[in-house]
Amino acid sequence: MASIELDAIDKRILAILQENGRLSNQEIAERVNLSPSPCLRRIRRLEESGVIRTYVALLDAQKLGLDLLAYVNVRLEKRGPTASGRDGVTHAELFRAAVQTWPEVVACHAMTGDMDFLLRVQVEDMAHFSRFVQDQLLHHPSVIDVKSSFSLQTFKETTALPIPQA
Amino acid sequence: MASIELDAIDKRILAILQENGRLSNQEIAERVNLSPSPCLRRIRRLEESGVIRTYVALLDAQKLGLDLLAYVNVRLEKRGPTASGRDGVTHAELFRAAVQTWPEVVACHAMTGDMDFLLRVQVEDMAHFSRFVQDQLLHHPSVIDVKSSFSLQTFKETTALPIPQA
DNA sequence: CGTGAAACATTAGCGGC
DNA sequence: GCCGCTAATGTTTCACG
Repeated sequence: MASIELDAIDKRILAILQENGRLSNQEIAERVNLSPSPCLRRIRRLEESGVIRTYVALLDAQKLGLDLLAYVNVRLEKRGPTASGRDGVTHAELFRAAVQTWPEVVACHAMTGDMDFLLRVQVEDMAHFSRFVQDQLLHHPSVIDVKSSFSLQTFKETTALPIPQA
Repeated sequence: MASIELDAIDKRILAILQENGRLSNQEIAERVNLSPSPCLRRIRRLEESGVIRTYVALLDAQKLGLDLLAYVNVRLEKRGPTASGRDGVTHAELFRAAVQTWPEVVACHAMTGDMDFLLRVQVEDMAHFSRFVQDQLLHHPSVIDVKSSFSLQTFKETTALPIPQA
């Protein structure tokens, strides 16, 4: 995971692209005072090295009717049989596999502290959330306990990472 | 915030674009069995109605040297002078304004529960995090208390929202 | 909704600093 | 090494059927 060498121009390109991923190469070249070809070569290099992971469209959750954002702390069983039939499969592995199949879970981290996982869950309303917790989360054999908090208002929400100066 | 009317094709277009925001209109048209022009008209309509908020490049935090992801719960002063000189400015408003200026804070929500705000903080390492908490967060006059948890591992992380079927 | 043509963007090869 | 020019190719976009 050795950090790729990035000069000042690379960083400006990254800063531009994480604000607007649809700018044409020409436009970007102009903004960083380069002609189109070296600019494109730099962008391709950033893509191939994986510094740029992907390009996406960001949708408006409210306009899609997704009015409820919850953060859910989950505690898991640590020992005992996993009911998977197979040995050597941990509860954590089972749970992580389940998470991948739940589209309403948009993020899942293993965390420090007394809860094991933190989930970010995006749903239409409290009825949907309640159903998700009952039918999916608590229904999962590895889950011991869940604690939910709800977003009242979002004041900042960006995919733009702070690019280190050094 | 009346949800725009979306038919099945619109939803397929959205699903495609939130996975890959750089596909050419031609490619998208092909995948939804439309010719390029009506497909482009639909995309423009989705952009203008705000369902598509923006297009961005997603960067790799680790390749940028951002190896520490923290979730920070913050509790604020609720009453008393804000030291802003102006009356009628709440502690919450002051804090929210400060958050906008901190690039390491990539998300900030007002939350239910006994903490007021949840921050997602992306930094290089624990030394940087420590400095951020001491010099920015705890230094802020409205902040009473902070509790931090750290991501040990990320199992899911997507900007793709679950598009409701109805 | 689809066709076609003009405008525009991307990209590979090559020469120069 | 990295930059910039040129020219061929591909894509977007819009007026019109």
